[in-house]
Amino acid sequence: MPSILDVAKRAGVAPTTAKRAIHEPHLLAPETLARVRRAIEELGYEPDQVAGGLRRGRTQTLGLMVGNIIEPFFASLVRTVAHAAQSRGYALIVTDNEYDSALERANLRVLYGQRVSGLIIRSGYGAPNLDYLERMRERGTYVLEIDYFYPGSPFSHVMLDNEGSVFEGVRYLHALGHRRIATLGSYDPVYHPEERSRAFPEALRSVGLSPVEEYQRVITLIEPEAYKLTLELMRLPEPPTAIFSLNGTEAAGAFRALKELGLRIPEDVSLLTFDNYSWTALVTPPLDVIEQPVEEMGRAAVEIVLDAVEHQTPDKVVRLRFPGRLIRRGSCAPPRRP
Amino acid sequence: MPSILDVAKRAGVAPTTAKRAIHEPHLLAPETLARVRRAIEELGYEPDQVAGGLRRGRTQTLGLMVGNIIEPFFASLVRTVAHAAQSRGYALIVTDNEYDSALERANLRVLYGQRVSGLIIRSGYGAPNLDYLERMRERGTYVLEIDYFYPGSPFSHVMLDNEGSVFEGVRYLHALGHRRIATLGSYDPVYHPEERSRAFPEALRSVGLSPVEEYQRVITLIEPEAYKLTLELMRLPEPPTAIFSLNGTEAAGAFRALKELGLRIPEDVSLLTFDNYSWTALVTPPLDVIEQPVEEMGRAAVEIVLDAVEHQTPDKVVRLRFPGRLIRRGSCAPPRRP
DNA sequence: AGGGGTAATGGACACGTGACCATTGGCGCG
DNA sequence: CGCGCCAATGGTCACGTGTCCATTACCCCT
Repeated sequence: MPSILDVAKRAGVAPTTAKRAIHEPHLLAPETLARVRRAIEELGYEPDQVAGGLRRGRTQTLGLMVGNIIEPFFASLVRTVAHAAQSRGYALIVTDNEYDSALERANLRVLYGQRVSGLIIRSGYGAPNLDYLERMRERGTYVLEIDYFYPGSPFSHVMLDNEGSVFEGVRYLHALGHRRIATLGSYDPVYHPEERSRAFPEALRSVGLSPVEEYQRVITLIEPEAYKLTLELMRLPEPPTAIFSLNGTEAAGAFRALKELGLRIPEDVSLLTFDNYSWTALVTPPLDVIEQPVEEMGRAAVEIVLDAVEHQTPDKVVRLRFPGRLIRRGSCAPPRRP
Repeated sequence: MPSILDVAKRAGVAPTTAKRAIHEPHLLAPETLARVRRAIEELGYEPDQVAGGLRRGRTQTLGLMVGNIIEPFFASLVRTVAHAAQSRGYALIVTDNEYDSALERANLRVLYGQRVSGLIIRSGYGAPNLDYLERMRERGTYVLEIDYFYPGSPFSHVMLDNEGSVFEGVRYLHALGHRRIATLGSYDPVYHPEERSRAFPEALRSVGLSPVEEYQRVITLIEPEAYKLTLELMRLPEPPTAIFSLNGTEAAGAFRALKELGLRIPEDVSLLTFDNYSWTALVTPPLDVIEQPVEEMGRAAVEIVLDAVEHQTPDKVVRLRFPGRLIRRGSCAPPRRP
């Protein structure tokens, strides 16, 4: 475990000189620089980021907390963020909160203890952890929310244009002739007014439809709940002619339920969903989706965070919106005439 | 950013006493302990793991390098390992190598610089990085390979019973009456004799079949390659009657190709694959799969690594095999009589 | 020739913690 | 009553780095 002192000794220079070969090579005589570099090479020296982080007051580390790593949206986000961080010399600490703000708090403590320089977070549901995020910010961690942000949050965020995307989806279904459109939404009605669920009734009104209570129930963001809700929806006296799933995880449950009921898509019911998950193109019929530009969002998030960290502008707030993209594949069609 | 010194001052005790409230509370008088704990609470003190890591000589961090985070097998692994690490107070640094050993090396340097206490790695293909792993081990990082290990590797590993699973799959197809069984394998023929691809011809022989060269071609582990190979296989003068995909990513490509060719599963061709990915149950027909116990494997890996780290037994080598589980859903059937 | 500036190098110290050793006071026991 | 032990608390230093200040030698310019 060679340190910079070993490098200095081997190169026959003072420790300070050896350090300069790394951070300010232009200050060294070419010959000295070469000698130090050779010593680094021979010893396989790699700077200790732990010691450096301590002295510097901030680490070469980023935290990423997502809702659930297994969901392709987040898996893709983890991947993109990890790559972007790596390319700028940062390591990425990954956690998930399973959409639970209590678990989230426990994980935040770990990230706080690790003194991450930046935090990209998709908060869970329940009592908000804004206070804790605020404390991390005071301590020097730059915080950015992604995919969701607390109402009144002071932090930067990177979001999909949720409202626009919901409106586009509803307009699409309406234009096909659908008048009974149900949604699978998800939010905590107390703390988390999730944008897509909120936009849905407005979107209906914008095309002249009246929101129906039982067509817009909200559930926990897991597959089994969506499965169950879809069964219930289709067993209503007046079942919907189209289902608009507000995320890909719930779409899987909806699809399973529709298959099980023996309903044909899109003849008996149309299905539209957020998230262009790979399975949506493999099933029969392939699903119409609203794709999120996950990778662009992830790269943008890292850029905002690391720029603020490295340019020492902790108070800079950047808020971005990315458009969704509707991809038609054949799971939506005009409703049957009764 | 309160430190333990602030806590000590507030509690009116010496720093050493304050520290003991955290690590050796039994040494303190109950009243003193309570006073310190109150100070910790009031200040929201959280130990600085960076400073602690430096002093201690090892950090509260684990590294996890996987092939590609987007693949559900790895996403699930990341999730499980992150949870297991978190429950023992460790943070998890995640990277992927995109199956490329050069990229892997760059990422290993970052992990080395971060002084992770342990490393769980799924190596990529190309020139092995055994030398670098060896150096990390010498430096104090406990290394465990998962899902794959270098031949002759001195490290611990956690693996599927690949050979047994391939044999079971082949026996299953053979028992249904298949004699022309093709595989989608993946390995680097020079460096990476991947177990499943190697076991396949042996498994054929064990049921009395002769391996056919063009039925066992190996490709890069990505969906488009599997798609292309499947098209080629099914256009052979004597196409296979069953395809055995050695992982879930390739199965997606195979499925897409078969659909596109208009072939019916299982009437025209049977399809069996490793990995119980969620989409395999949603497509028509749902696929027969060999499920890997990913979560058990992940938890076992963390346990082995952290036990060795915390019990200071860096030379202890543990090697585990987990059985696969064949799940029949309807994508395999007896071949048609020609 | 002498002063000042600069290129090149060296030395000292603090970041916050954990490990180790030192000190104090009180009580039991012979 | 005095010795010794132990419970309880305090003090010191090193981990490896980054930052700031100090030192040396040489050259340029007037």
